[in-house]
Amino acid sequence: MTHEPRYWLTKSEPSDYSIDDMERDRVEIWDGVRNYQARNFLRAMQLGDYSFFYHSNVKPPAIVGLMRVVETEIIDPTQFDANDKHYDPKATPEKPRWSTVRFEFVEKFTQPLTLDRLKVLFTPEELLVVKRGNRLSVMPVETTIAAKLLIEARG
DNA sequence: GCCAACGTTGGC
DNA sequence: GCCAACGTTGGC
Repeated sequence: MTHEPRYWLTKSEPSDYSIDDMERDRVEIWDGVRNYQARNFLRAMQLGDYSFFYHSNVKPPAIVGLMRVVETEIIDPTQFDANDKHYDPKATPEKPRWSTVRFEFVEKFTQPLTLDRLKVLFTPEELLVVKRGNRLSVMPVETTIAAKLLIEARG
């Protein structure tokens, strides 16, 4: 019945949604993902799993905090909203395409792990986010790698 | 601002 | 089903 929590990494542009927004909101649905591979990872998430919060498209890009999954298999409501940036006209309530999870804030790291630092610590095989040209916004992180990240980030 | 990487779309 | 064109992501 219990399972070892798995670890993930989710990207967000801080101008859209930052770790400080997450800390303020405490709990938030991770909506707007419109990539099938990323969606499939969101569907694989289980209660109690953790996700590293990564700031993308900013200087410097970095892992800045940690979240925990508190609700799984949520139908992303933005797919039905014609006024939303992530509206998907091919999705219907009968046949939704996009699902996601709800996260709760766990911590903001005292020492953000910049992409430069991550490249020193890990190979692209160990940590996908350091791979050049990687555009995936949700990805798995191996447990052993996650443990190292947490030690680094907590200083 | 540039552009590499790569996912998606649409003509055929 | 192929693949060129196009759009987006995101580091640099």
